[in-house]
Amino acid sequence: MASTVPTPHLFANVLARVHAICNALVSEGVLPAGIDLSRVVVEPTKDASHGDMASNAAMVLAKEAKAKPRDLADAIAAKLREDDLVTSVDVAGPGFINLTLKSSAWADALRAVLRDGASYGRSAVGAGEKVNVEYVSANPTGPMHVGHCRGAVFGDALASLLDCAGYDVTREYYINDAGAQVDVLARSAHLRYREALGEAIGDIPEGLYPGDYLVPVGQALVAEYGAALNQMPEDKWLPITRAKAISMMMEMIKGDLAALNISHGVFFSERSLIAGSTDMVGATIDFLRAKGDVYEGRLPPPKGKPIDDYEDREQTLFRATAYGDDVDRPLLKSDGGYTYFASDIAYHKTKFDRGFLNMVDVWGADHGGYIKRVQAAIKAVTAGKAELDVKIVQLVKLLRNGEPVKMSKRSGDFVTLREVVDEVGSDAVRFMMLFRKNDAVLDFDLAKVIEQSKDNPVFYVQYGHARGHSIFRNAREMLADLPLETEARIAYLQDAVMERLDDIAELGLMRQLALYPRMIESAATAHEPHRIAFYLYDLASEFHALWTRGRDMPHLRFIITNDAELTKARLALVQSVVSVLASGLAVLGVTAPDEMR
RNA sequence: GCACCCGUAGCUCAGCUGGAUAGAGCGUUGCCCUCCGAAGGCAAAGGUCACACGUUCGAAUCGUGUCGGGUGCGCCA
Repeated sequence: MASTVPTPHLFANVLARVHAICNALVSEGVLPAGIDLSRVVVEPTKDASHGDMASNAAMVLAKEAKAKPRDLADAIAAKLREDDLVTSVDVAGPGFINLTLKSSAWADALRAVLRDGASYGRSAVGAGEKVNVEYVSANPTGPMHVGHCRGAVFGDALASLLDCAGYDVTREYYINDAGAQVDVLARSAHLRYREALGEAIGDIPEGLYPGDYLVPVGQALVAEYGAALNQMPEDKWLPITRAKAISMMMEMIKGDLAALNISHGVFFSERSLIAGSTDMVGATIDFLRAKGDVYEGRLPPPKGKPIDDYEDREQTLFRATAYGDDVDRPLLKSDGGYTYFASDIAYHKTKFDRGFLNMVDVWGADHGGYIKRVQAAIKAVTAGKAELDVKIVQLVKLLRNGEPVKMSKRSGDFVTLREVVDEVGSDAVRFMMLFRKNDAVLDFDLAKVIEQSKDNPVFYVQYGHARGHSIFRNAREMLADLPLETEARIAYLQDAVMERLDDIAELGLMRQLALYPRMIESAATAHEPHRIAFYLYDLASEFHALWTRGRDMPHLRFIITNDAELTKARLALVQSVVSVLASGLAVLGVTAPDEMR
């Protein structure tokens, strides 16, 4: 990916100037030395009558400076007025410093969008820090269903977003290939194996996976082993069948993910934790025991739902309560095997050992109760050096024209991810999954997301991009040498006289474009990719509105046949919109088409 | 019983880590659009931000409590 050194964007630039002024005030003795500037922000104003940007500097510094906010604001404003970027500075309300920028500042900002092209918006806030984003991690026991796809899309977009913000991102998938259910998978596959050998297997017994996606596994086992597996006792054929089934299921899952343009860099096998030369789970428990975080003890029975076969016994516990969890958690099952949690501690320890101090896990809503214990474990196992943010994605309600979609008969009980992607396309799935906060339940209407109308956000944003290209195509009737290829067109438009753009709607659009790098940074640090989706919707909305104004007011059209200079400036603006839409859609993993069909 | 998430316009939801008069889409109502650049435009109505205290210059946002909805609660993963 192209990553030229990002130039400080407009908001960061102004913030830096406010910081510099504060430091100057420190040396003048107006502000105390060592004052904390971290809460000072420069943000866009909500109301245009307040100017272009506002800073809260005076209000957040007043207390520590033992000054009145308004007085401090006046002092900062006086220095800001000398700045070559601003045309006017006002102090308003409780101590807001409102500034209006010179038109040249906006023109420069627009030139920056064009100059940086695809890398506009890329940021250095991540400073190359390694971050591990673990997502999907569906059990390798069948195809992916719709329930998986929100977490998959969310995790993938978050990873792209973090990459865009300058982090060194690893996309990881944890394969749960060590539990009892992969043994069930193995037995189910073995049944299909016998079927492939010609045996009549009848109905699939209760407790085994009935899905016909295991038929090819049975056939593959026959192709590879002939009838040999039938001569073996279960403890011999099971590991063979299991390994084959898991690897074929993982190939299927990777195919499902590929349909959504998702690919992971690392697939980490749970089994590998115990199957290697060293038992890493045991080693991790020993490690915690040596720290005094493991003990033998009893737990009170859980309140709420009664457990029939509850057995009050002494067990091996992790002292999770010492790290913020509500109760201590068992590490060994009654059969002596490791609990899933024990493996998970070891797994997250490997992330730490691989150099990740920054981890993100994406889980489904039903795992919310698991967060505290894993965070507790990470604190214990990394001595508090690593941080884990767990993002919970809520349920998706699948609808068609407002009616709930019935479960599919095929592939078990669920609508598969593949069915949905095949019906509405990857773009619609991805955008709509991200057009909502991750922790809010989402309605996904199969009929509405492919509608070609203003009411469909996917279409609306993509059409914004396509409309830009439509304008370029039309403009060639007037500017025959306008290049069709993006890079060349950007170069062609680079010397446009941006100062000609002075309509209020044009300035509004420039403002919106200037906001993009700031959006990337804040969305990345908050781990909230949905903000990008909403930002793009707003940007497209303003762009469409400007286009529409040209219908009634011809002088506002992008193409003004008797004024090549103005046309070129407006095309530069259109190009900037197109660039940012393309860049933002790329972060979300949604295509940016040149025309709608 | 405990923990976590959620509660914002009639509906579906944003609200940029505490900022100024809380926004958008749908729906409703009223105009415009029927020739310019395809998949409409403009405007209006609509809110005790669940409720109550608290923190401070300032709260939808932070804290405590209450109410309402969801999720989860040794040995499944």
